[in-house]
Amino acid sequence: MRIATWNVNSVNARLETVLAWLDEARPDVACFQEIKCVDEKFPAEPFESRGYNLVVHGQKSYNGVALLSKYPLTDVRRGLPGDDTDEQARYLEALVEAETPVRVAAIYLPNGNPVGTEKFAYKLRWFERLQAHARDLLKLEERLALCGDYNVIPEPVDARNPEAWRGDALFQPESRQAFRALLNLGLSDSHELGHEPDGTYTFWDYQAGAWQRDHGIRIDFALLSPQAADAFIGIETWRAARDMDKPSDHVPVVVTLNP
DNA sequence: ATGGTAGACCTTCTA
Repeated sequence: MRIATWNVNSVNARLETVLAWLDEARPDVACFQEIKCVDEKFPAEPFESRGYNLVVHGQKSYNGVALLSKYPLTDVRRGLPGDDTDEQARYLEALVEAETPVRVAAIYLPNGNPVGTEKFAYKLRWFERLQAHARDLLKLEERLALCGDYNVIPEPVDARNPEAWRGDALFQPESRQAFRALLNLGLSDSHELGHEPDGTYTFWDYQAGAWQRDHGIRIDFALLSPQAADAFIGIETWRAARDMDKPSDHVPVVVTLNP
């Protein structure tokens, strides 16, 4: 059972790149973030013809998340509980009906820049809602994978140049504490379970030659419940995807659980 | 040096 997470930065602009990677990696489940389109404009056909079931939670121009699965998807939840006025499409959850079912969420946490504005306050409120919902999900005591772009650099080791991120919302103490509090509910970062080396990054900015200089950060994670962590086999961070034609600024992360 | 790029979409916002 292989579960991928990838911020694709527009599924329509990136369609050929996304399909090329999907045909190579062939995950059973994929979580996409930043599809940047409404549900009706999601290019469903090429994914369905590859055998994927599809649920989409889209939005015009910005954000948007999707779940693909070779297994049936049930118990779908669109949007994060806790604020009925929140119109940003950043959370999608479903139960993957595999041999052993696993609940999977596609998460696109707010960026939060610039610090000191409503955007940063929204990020922290969103984090609190995610923590409350994760607490509820963990009570189910089932396999759970909370996958996505968390827009947080957890530790200095997760950035090539931590100094450059000192004033950024992704590296604020409040952001890092909120992420740590989420883990402390009892979730495991699959990066740690897999003992990936330092310098394993998942994002390089398009600007200023960040990729060429390897000025990356690790901000895309698959967080696992105890039941999922017990089934953990491995993690692959697809660094090579950053060198594809028309790359996303993020690369896919794939977690393997035993069947 | 406050630069640089990418996407949606229409002039500027988001990242």
